[in-house]
Amino acid sequence: MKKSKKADIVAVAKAAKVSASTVSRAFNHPNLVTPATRKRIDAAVRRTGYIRNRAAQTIHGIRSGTIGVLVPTLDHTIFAEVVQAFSEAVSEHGFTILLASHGYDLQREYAILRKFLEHRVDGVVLTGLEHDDAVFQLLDSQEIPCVLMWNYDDTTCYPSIGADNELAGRMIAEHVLSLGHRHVACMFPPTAGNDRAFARREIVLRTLGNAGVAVPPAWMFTTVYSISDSKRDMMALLSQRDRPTALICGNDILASGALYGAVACGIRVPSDITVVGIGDFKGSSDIEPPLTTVRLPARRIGAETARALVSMIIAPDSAPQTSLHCAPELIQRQSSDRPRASSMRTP
Amino acid sequence: MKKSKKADIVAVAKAAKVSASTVSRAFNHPNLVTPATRKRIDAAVRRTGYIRNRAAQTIHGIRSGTIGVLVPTLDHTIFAEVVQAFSEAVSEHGFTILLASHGYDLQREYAILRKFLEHRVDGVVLTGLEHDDAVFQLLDSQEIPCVLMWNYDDTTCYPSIGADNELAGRMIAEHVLSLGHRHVACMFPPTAGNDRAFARREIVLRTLGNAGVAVPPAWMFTTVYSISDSKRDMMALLSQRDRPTALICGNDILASGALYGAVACGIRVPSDITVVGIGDFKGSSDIEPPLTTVRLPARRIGAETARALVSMIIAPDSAPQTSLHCAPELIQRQSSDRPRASSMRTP
DNA sequence: GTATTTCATGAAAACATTTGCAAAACTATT
DNA sequence: AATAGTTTTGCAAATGTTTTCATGAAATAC
Repeated sequence: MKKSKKADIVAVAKAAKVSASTVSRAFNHPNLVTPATRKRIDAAVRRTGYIRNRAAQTIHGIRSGTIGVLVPTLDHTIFAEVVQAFSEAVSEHGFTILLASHGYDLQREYAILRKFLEHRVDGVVLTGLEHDDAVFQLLDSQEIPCVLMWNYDDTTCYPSIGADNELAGRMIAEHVLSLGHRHVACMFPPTAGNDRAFARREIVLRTLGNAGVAVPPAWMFTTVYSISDSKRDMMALLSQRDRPTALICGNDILASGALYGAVACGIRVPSDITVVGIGDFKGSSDIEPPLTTVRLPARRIGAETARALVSMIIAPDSAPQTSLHCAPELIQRQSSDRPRASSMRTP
Repeated sequence: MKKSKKADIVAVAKAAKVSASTVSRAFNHPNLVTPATRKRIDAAVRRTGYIRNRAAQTIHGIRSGTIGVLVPTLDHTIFAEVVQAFSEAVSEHGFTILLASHGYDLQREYAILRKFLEHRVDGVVLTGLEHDDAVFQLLDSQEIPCVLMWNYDDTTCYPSIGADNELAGRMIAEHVLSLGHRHVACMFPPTAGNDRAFARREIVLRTLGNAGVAVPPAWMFTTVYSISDSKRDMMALLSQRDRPTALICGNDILASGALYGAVACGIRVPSDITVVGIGDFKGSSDIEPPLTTVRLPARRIGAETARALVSMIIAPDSAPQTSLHCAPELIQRQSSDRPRASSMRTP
């Protein structure tokens, strides 16, 4: 029962009176070793408190069993959810995730990717489609499996698995239009380093524009991802002389804050104003009034990304992995309705 | 510019016309190598696309630069927030985190810890105080730095950094009592494998009991961590013939759902019923009405845990790290008030 | 009872790096 | 110009594992 220095494979071998090779085999090809010796080895392992050293395995070209996951931040519930689903799915195959966040800084993203590669991750997950060229070059040169998670776009050089954000934006804009709204405000997060938000905003404005609905600057908010800020901006919007009949928010967090802002101003949703979001986050279905939104299936995206990446890792020669569209879905709840005649004003 | 096979240190050495040792030194002890050769090596590194192999370093006893972080789940915003803060703080010191979740299954926790150790993490973070004995034994035998994050308790064998949950529970119960409530309902999450929730519930009931307030079984809900479920349970509570004047929820998610349930039933908060939570999650300050709660400082806990663990790793001989209490704080907002005379009934 | 096949095991090389030691190459001093 | 001192570099051993190949033992076939 000596554990003076940490036990290595030869310590185990000595304790079991076999060679190191046999111990190694007992782990990696148990069927190549006699049940009797296997038992002796098992006992020795327990006795010495031996724990295999993956670092030593990895330098033989054996997989490290780690996958690098790079997200902008975990503070947004939706990414936490994706990561959770992903992590659950890959851990079933024995992989552990190396997680890091870059805070929407594409330079940091590159640095983190390098660190991942130093750790010899078996695969990489990036969030979104937009990344520094250097990132893609690095990925190419290392020939490492990679999936772009969260967004879908079939023109990317690496498989992308996620929802089509343009579609999501169009869906929610069309919903608002179909209810008859012509006076529409928008609240979107800052778009620097965030292709998702950018795509959504563009398509929403375009869809509205195509229908002849222009969003005046005073009704166009750029609001950081935070309930407090969106509540504040909503209250500012509602205190304007002219009010829109509908507000389209870039995500459900902003929409939630807007709902609170409406309550705080004594404005009723949806009878006085329609509020919609994008995302269908946890809680969006239960907030009062329940939020009309477009569901981006986070758990499904995480799980599908896991499935795809794992198969790229363990069967690299099989059919090359392709992108997968996890379709967004309009979820119509009680926060949206037709505009009331009385609330129609000219801006 | 050959990259037929991935470049290793000797490929770089060859390209720079030096020995492998010199390349190694250029990385690890740059001052021991002439600026001129350093420059040649730099160029060779770039030319070959070399990326250092941490696995090979690690088997020399050099730190792996990874920290294992084990949480119950990332689906609860509060844990995501703690992990985010932790990850930011340790990455400044060059560490990357290995993240895994056990879903409140203490057996899985042990298995994951083993896997972390196979990867030769430099330190480990566990969530909460309660863990399988085997976990602590393993930690002991491997003599690996470890911090128990999230809860505080000065009697634990490893440093714990977090909030005192008993205190938080007592604070919120005392607040409700101090407002004059005598008819109190409770809604807590299931406590299996979750010492936080258990401690909170116990202390809340005890504090109420000491003040002569008993919670009847019909007002005692065990509700899974979900807005929908708590909304449902709240609506069930409010449809009972006898209604409490206050509801204490085990966390802010449950409290949020309860608030929505109240709105859905047309019951006003706080005039008809007081609702309070524990946690002060994102959004709790902006929900309508803003939620009275006890703040558990997640970001601070994450950052302090990082600080402590990093110092245990890079300076193991300095003063042994001790626990740190990140004190909870009563945040009084508008969801709590004195009971109205008219709403006082005998249960 | 011998020859052949199968099977379990061990020895040694390989993996990518670091490091102690010694040799070589410079500087400075006389 | 020779010596001593210092700095820079390379060689070789070491790290913990896997794997190829070889060896010897047991099992099967004749």
